[in-house]
Amino acid sequence: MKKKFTISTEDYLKTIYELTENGESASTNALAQKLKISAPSVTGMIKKLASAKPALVEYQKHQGVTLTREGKRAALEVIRHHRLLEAWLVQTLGYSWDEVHEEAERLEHVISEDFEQRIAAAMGHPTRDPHGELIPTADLKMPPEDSTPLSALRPEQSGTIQCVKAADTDLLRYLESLGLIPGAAIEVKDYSPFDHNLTVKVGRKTVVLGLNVTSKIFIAM
Amino acid sequence: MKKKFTISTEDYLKTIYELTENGESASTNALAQKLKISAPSVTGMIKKLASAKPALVEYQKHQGVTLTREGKRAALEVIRHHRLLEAWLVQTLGYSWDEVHEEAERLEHVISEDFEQRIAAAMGHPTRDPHGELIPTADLKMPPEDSTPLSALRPEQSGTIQCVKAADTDLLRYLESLGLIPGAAIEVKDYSPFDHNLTVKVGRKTVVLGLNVTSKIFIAM
DNA sequence: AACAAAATTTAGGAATACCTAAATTTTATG
DNA sequence: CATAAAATTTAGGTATTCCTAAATTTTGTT
Ligand SMILES: [Mn+2]
Ligand SMILES: [Mn+2]
Ligand SMILES: [Mn+2]
Ligand SMILES: [Mn+2]
Repeated sequence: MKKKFTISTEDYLKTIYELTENGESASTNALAQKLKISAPSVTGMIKKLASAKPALVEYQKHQGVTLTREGKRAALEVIRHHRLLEAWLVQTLGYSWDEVHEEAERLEHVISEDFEQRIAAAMGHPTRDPHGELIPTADLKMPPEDSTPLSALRPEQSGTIQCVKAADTDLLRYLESLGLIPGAAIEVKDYSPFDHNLTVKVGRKTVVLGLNVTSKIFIAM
Repeated sequence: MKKKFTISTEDYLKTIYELTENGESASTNALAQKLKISAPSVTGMIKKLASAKPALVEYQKHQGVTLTREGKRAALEVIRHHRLLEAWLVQTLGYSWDEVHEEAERLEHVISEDFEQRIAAAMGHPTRDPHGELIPTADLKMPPEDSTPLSALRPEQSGTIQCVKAADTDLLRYLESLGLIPGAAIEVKDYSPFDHNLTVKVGRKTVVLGLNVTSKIFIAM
């Protein structure tokens, strides 16, 4: 029953899931950029994924790809591994939230289902990773997420940071230094319509954040 | 400074180390058998390892291989990873000694030096893995081992089990059921010269062990 | 020493997953 | 709507690492 995929295949499926999850289309170029692989290589690979038996993606030339049932299953399996590993690295080995991504990126492909179960149980079956992102359940369903990007908030709106969708070490360290971490209460004070800057109060501090930052922070209200 | 090797390369170097460590020669066939790869594939690979810059093995046709300084370093790095991981899996995730090998076999190739240091520190820098095998030090020296194979002992000799050199799940479970684990005190009661069977007292039990078993158990006296 | 068996290497090939350069298709714009 | 720009695919390769079949070399035995 359990299919074994290559590391490449798993990274493609995971990336396709993450692109389409956010509403973006999983185009050749988008995949090439996220995976740091040339566009022609991506075309070749998605053809292979599309003609696998069973097919892992649906593909029509020049139209990008979507995951099939099988492809989505495989993607969620890898994402579950990744996020459980991140949580585990933070909780048991003292990694900080900006250090875990790279390590999990490699480990996610080699741990057994037994390992997955053991770390999940050891942590009491957490539902979110250190960045606040939802961990797919053991039966590979992604729980519903109800948060709003900070970039969509306007003055006088407030809430709590639910998750930060970023892997970049420097950005994560910067956000942490400002107290912009999951659980933090924030309130929008001002909005500049032309540059999309938001003035945000977090704790005692007030900071001005550009769209590059506000689009990656998700708020529960 | 740090070189990155492929998983295949690391498994070859580790296997060559383990064969030569025990005095056996790392012949094409021995490698093929241990790695479960065909003999022609092994010939091809050792040629590549020999012509790498810097060379990882010394190779003369029909004579097998030995590790160069560089090759030995790389082998010890992988072995350190493997044995630290085995210890970590047992101590923090409740794996038993017969379950850890497979998992460590895959993880050993993907963990960072940071991960290695963190688990070593978390365990208080252990010197032996769950099978009693020595863990190479952080500066990649293999500590000296002073144990004797049980197969070399004769009646009235006794000692303590230092390590069990085996990866086979069934054998390890069998040995554990007999109390033949590191730290156990044993005494040789009888020897059958023709079949090399040893009658050994361990705890309250007395068991007869063949060469297949006694050659894998190492005793400190 | 000659021959058979065993070990090893050579030859030829396959699968995976990348790449660059060039051609094609889609899309955006004046 | 024609054409330039952008996106995508096709064509042709490379690097790894594995395979089987056949040839060669070494080893062991009369
Ligand atoms: Mn990955
Ligand atoms: Mn994360
Ligand atoms: Mn391995
Ligand atoms: Mn071990």
